[in-house]
Amino acid sequence: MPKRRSYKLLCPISRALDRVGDRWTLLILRDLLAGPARFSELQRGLNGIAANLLTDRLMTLIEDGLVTQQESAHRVSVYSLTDLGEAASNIILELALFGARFEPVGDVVTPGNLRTVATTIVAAAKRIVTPEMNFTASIIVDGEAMFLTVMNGSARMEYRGATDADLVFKTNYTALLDLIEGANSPEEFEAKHTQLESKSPEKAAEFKELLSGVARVLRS
Amino acid sequence: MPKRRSYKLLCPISRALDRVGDRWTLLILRDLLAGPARFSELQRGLNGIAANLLTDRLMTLIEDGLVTQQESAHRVSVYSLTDLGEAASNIILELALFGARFEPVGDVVTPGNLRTVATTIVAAAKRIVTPEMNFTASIIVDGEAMFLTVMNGSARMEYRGATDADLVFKTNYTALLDLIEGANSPEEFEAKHTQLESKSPEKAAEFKELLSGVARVLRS
DNA sequence: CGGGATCCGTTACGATACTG
DNA sequence: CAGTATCGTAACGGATCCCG
Repeated sequence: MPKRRSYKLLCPISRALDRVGDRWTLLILRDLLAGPARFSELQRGLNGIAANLLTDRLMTLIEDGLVTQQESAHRVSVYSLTDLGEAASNIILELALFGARFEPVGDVVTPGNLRTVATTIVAAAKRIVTPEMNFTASIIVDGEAMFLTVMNGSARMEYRGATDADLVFKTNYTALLDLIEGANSPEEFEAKHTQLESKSPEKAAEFKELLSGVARVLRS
Repeated sequence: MPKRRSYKLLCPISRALDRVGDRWTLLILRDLLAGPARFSELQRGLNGIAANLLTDRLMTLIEDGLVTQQESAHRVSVYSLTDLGEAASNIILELALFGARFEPVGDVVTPGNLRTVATTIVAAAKRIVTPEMNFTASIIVDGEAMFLTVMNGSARMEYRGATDADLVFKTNYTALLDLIEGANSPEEFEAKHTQLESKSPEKAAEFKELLSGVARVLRS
């Protein structure tokens, strides 16, 4: 049972940080934004977090009502965001936009799974989707599948496969990160590392537009 | 010289947290959003922060280019946000909106100055200002003065007095916090704790509209 | 007195090892 | 696989001192 440290200030910003201000907490929420996850999956994505800290943070998040734990078959726990936890997504989004202003340093490691980049993409996408855009995309990166839904001016990403998407987009992880981080222009990215299949040219065009918009947002 | 702890993850969200994720850092930025401040002023507002931690955080923020330190007369240092530091305001705003979802706990202390409530008000105000609103307000709370500028669909708050405002609004701290925290309805607040002087009834009406809008946003 | 620096006890973090 | 237990290290937090 983790002991609580609080700023004890009568101020909503302090209250928010009392819930999500601890080290790793916002990164855990970030990864859960891409859909429910198991303990080991979170640990892999958060490259380097100690198991006891992850336990600590998850318990606190559950206590505060941001996360729920479901025991599924074979005694495996699955953690997912509550509505309250989802409400933290705007914080994550602003952190992504702010962090994009800084150069990546050399001494970094690529995350252990796609959750972080999924959340970053959808965060940026939310800024530029128009009500006219309407498609679903199956994004497959080195075998990992994500499912993107764009409709009614909103964008949502889930960490799962799908067979009924409007289009299938295949690429590899480093190329996708380069796009996010700005090492590749959207055109270079598209030309070199992309495999896009769609029955509808219009939806393919919408998807490309979204992707270059994402890159633009993350560089502004 | 503080040693740096980094998540070392190739992800903009992690990079953001490497800059502003340490304890107290976002609260320092929050207070600086209300205008330049001296060391002791920050320490008073951040009720309870140790001097060495404040030094630590300020030095790191300066290193990262979010804050500048100006030596003014009599060797007093004044800290202010750079443009990059200002860019963190959206993060603060979202934290305020998220934190407003939680009940204030009993064991809290009121901040040592008005900076935190100033930032919270303007954060909420940004969400609801319309391009038609246009006024400046001198807000005086228990002797402390803030200056609010609303124009072109934006809202800005400075922590200073002014003589040329369109209207002068006087109240007391606890009543203002009650409004923010939801203990008072806007109507109760206005009836009981307010003193509003303005030569222009239209601008006074705009101000009241803004204030009740702020309360609404913080409760949504 | 304001702006720190130094010291030191306490708490949290982080790595590894271990258990059901 | 999903955590617990242990333990060294680093950060926090309170106090005191220092210097202009």
